[in-house]
Amino acid sequence: MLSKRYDAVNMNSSTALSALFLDIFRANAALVAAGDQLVAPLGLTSARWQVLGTVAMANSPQPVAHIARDMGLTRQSVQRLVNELADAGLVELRDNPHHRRAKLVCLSDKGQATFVSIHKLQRPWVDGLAEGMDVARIEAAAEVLRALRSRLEQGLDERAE
Amino acid sequence: MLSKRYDAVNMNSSTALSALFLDIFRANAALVAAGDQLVAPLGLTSARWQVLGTVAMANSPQPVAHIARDMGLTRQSVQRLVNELADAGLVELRDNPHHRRAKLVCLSDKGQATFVSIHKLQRPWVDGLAEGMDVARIEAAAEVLRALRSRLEQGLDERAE
DNA sequence: GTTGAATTGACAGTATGCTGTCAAAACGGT
DNA sequence: ACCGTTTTGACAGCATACTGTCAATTCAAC
Repeated sequence: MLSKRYDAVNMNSSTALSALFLDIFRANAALVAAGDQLVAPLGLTSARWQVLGTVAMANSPQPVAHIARDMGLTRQSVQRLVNELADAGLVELRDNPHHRRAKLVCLSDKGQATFVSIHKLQRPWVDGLAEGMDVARIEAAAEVLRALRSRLEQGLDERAE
Repeated sequence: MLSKRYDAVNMNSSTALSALFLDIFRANAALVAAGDQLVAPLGLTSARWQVLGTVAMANSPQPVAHIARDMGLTRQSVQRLVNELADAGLVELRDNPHHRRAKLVCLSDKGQATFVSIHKLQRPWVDGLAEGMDVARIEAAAEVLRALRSRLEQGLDERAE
C-alpha cells in the first residue's frame, strides 16, 4: 500500500520534472537570445556581457581561472571570452605579483564605460520583465532549480568516482 | 506613495529575477551535462536523444522543419542532428507523398531499440531526481519559467517589428 | 493557369561551451 | 633543497545552436 502510494507520488513528480526540463531548455534559449539582442547595440554578446559583469563586480582583479569558477564555467571558455574582450579593449591583463603566468583581468576605461551603459540598458529591461511577477513565486522557482542542479551534480560526481 | 510602493515591489522582483537568470543558466548546463552522461553508453548525446525522442513520440512521421518547431529549435540545428542520426542508422528518411523535398523522419529498427534502451535508463534516473521533490513546487517553477519565456519572446517580437 | 508568399532543405559562417592535452608556474610535504 | 601535486594558461578538436542566404517546392490567391 505504502509503496503504491509512494510510486504514485513519485510518478507524478517525475512527470512534472520531465516537463520542467523542457521549460528550462526553452527559458535558457530565450534568455540567451534576449540578452544577445539587449547588448548587441554595444557590440557585445550575452556571454561577454556576463564575463564583463563578473570582472566589474569582483572586489579585486582576478585571474581567468578564478573568474571561471565564479561563473561555473570552464577555464577555457572564459579564457577565450577574456581574450576577445581584451582584443576589443574592454579589459586589460595586468601582471600578477603572485603568479607570473596568471595575469589579472581588469576593466579598462572603455570597459568601465561599457559596463555603465549595460546597466542603463539592463535595469529597465529586467524591471519590465519582472513587472507584475510575484517575488515569492520567482524565488520559489529559483529554489527548485538550485535543488535540481544540486541533485544533478551529485549524480555526476557519483558517476565520476 | 503608490509609485514608491510599486517601485519597491518591482525592485525586489527584479532582483529575484536576476538571480533566477543565473539559476536557469546553471540548471540548463547541469541538465545537458547529466543528459550527456546518461545516454553516452548508447553512443548518444543529449541533443540527439531529444531529437530521437521527439521523432519517437510523434503520432506520425514529420519533416525536419516540423520537428524543429515542436522542439523550439531552428530547422538548421535539427537538420544536422537528423542527418547524424541517419548516418548512425537510428532514423530513416522516407519519401513524403505530399512534398518531394521534405522527407519524413522515421525511427529505424535500431532507432526503436535505442529508444527502448533510453527509456530504461531515463525512467529510474528521473525518478531518482524527483524523489522527495514536491509536485506542486515543480509545477509552480515550470509556470514561472513559461511566463518568463513568454515575456522574453514577446520582447524579442517587439524589437523585430 | 499563373504569380507571389510560405515552406523546406542545403550550405556557409559565427558564437558558445565542452573535453583533452601540454608546459610553466606555484605550492606543500618531506 | 627536492619532488609530487595543484593551478594556470595555451592550443586543438568537437558538439550544439544561431543567423543569413539560396534554390526547389508547395500552396493560396487571383
